[in-house]
Amino acid sequence: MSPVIPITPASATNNCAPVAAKCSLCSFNRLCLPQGLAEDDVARLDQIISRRRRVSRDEALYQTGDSFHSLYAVRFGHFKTLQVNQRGEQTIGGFHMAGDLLGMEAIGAGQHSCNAVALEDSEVCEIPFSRLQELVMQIPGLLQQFHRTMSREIQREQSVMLFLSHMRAEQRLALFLLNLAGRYAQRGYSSTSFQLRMSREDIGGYLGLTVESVSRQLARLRQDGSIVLQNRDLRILDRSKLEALSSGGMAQELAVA
Amino acid sequence: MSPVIPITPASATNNCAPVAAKCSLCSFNRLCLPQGLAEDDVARLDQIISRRRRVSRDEALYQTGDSFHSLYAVRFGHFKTLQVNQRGEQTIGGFHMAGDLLGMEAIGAGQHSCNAVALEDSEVCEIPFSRLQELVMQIPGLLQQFHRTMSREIQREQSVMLFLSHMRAEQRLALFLLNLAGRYAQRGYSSTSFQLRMSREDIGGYLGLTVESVSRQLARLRQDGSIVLQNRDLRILDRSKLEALSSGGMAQELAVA
DNA sequence: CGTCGCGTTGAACGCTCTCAACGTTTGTGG
DNA sequence: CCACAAACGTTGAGAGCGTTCAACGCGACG
Repeated sequence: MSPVIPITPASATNNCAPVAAKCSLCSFNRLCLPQGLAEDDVARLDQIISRRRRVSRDEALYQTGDSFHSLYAVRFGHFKTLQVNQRGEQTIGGFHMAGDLLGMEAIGAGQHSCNAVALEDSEVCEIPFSRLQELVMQIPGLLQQFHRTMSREIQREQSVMLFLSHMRAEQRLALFLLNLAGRYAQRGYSSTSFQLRMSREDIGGYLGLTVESVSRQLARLRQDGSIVLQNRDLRILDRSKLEALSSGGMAQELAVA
Repeated sequence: MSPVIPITPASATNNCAPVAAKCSLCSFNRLCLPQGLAEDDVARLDQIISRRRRVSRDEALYQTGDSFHSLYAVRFGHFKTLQVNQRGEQTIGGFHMAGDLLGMEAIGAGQHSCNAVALEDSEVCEIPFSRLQELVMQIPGLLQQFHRTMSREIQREQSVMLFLSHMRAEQRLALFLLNLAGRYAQRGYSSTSFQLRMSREDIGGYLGLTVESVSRQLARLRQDGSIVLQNRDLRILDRSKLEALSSGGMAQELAVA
């Protein structure tokens, strides 16, 4: 299955151009803040979005220590969020795609506690937080949606903690691929065939593994016929096998028992 | 240093008694939702808190799958939040003490995605979420404080992901103890001498280690004179040594270089 | 053609887990 | 008050998994 709506080139917009993004026209609005809002409320949300901002590959949308003033909704493209420790190792907090909201971790401290870096040329909608906060006080549905979004981010991170704690490398990889597949499905893309936008090193940083381990585990998945993978082009051949692996083979054992 | 205010026995209140908790009288209000609010706004917050609720040791405040209707502010005592996987292993998402807010992970899905269990006899203030949502639309400071609280939870979980990804067992333990110490300091308790309210197994579940590893690492910290530990009574003897360990000994190496 | 970034593969090491035994503390019922 | 059991915590020995270190292949790019 191909994208429901082809991605607009937006070639006419400069970097950081003060062009208002139109939520109402955005194909991902049902995954984003406007979800469930009435038409005119969406229009009011449109108005506070100061601008779109282009972020080219490997460029940082924001960095640790930057003072916080805006949230960012991914319009197209992909991002990673990461923290760097003393040794220079990157812990990837997550990978983010169209409709995802970035920057929520910074509200509490008033400054960002991680870096958000584009994995490819991407574009975001900049949402000034002070204006958003005014608006949510006037639009109950928006308030609700914003809270749901933050809550889901908390839950997402909890699920990351889950595999970082107790899962084998093989499970982590299987779960990672299934997670990506599900998110592409939500967005109307193919859930069986897509490109990995991040490097093996990024995957390792996310899963708590080294590049070598990632590479080896992917090789195993390839060998047992679960996936086809050439460079970054992935095709999932046997979803159920991945699901079995992701639950640590317990599904099989339980089925036998 | 001892508690700023002795904990009230609350012996007159039954379990789940519909007694209004008074935020204005609570010694932890500056760590909780009322932070920064005007006096009369605190009073309005007081009014929506339907009741205090007693939770005895090992009892669940809520469980995975329970439908979401309230947040809970810890009044006194300690809680752990945990997820259980197929193998029955517990991944502890965090330990929570007075002033901490529980249940935020459930807003998005409308049902809880983890269990909250009391580590000792504890008490929480129940905050019906629908009423809170009404109130934050009337009190900007409360809205702001609520958002800060959710944001800090996101940030806290990111820092957990950090040590689950790349840290050695020794670093995790050191960081864990320092974190606890800091939180007790915030609450006016001693930061050098306190009780571990959770079992070694719980610590392991939080740090992504087995009980045996936790026990061994604690033994090492004892041997090198960083801490004194008898059963669950902890005394931190050498904070700077713990700090050096928590940064993976990099602090020393960098100092030498 | 040479370099650089990225990914893969191999071999050996080491940290943590697993399995097992034992000691200690706590709680319970006689 | 003691006996006993159960839960909790500690310690030891060995194995396994992922890491570390190293080499190599491949494609992009100048």
